Amino acid sequence: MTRQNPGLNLKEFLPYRLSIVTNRISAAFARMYSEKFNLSIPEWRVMAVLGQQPGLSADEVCSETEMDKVPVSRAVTKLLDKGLLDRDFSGDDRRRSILHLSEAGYGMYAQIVPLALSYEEELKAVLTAEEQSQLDRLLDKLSV
Amino acid sequence: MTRQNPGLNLKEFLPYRLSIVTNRISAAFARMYSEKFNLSIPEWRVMAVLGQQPGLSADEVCSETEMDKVPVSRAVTKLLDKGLLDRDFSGDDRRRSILHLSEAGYGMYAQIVPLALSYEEELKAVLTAEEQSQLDRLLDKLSV
DNA sequence: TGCAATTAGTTTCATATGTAACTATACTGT
DNA sequence: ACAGTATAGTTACATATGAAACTAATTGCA
Repeated sequence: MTRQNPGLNLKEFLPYRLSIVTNRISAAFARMYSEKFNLSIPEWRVMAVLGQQPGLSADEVCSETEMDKVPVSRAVTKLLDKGLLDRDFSGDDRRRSILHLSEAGYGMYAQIVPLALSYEEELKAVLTAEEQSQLDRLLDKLSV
Repeated sequence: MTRQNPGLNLKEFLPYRLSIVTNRISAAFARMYSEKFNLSIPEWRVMAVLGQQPGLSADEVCSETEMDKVPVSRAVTKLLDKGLLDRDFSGDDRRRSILHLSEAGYGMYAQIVPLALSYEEELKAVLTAEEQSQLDRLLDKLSV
């Protein structure tokens, strides 16, 4: 059958290109912390945000990370089991959790952070300084 | 406890920013074709690549799309069931499939492509022409 | 030739994920 | 005060996913 191609070139299609690049980058980084520290992606995300903003509730973790509340709840449960997290509940509102990395959790976090930063450096190393700031700007504009 | 923050600011961490932006964009586009055409993400990806490169084998679809062979196999099965795909097997190597969109599949593809392109235009509309070419260049460089 | 190794694709199984239902707590308006 | 609604978080269920095992066909080479 002869068909005129309606003209979607996947390799040039922005959502597709973004997802290929992003998936490669995320998967490579996830391999690092899952192999060395046995953390799932949601677990690492929860730790990452709590390392920076201690005392968030599960709900705040959701909005900070754009994760669904179910994976957050499950990641919190696992991290509590592993002793990487401490949980209190707010006196004001006893539904509301108050989450902190435990001593052990913070120790792990402090080991992962340099790996994360050096991985990021490695990525950025293919770009010039100007390209790096272009990338920042573009991601900001696309984040609306 | 007093802790010195080892300094991973998630909101500035490149893999994190990329994944937030990409996930939003992919999810919004996936909503379009899943609601209107009842396609899963892997199904759409298989159709998209076959619309452009008819006659690929399942294995070639894997490498083109960077998908695992299991989701590809399942997507192909579903698309065959739905009558959106035709499958032959190579005479040279009878393990090898030869995949084409069917008439119905091509019709659906031809409806989705304009949606995809207009969605892409909408995304790009927040960028100047120069920023658009910067983005192309940056994605290329990050794709190594 | 013929048998081991490779490859394309499918299936199985164990795990991950999201939607919807649920529990417990807190807020609102009368 | 209290009935109705909203919110934080968990659980149940149905579906999605990938690693590994499997089947069938092909290739390599002794």
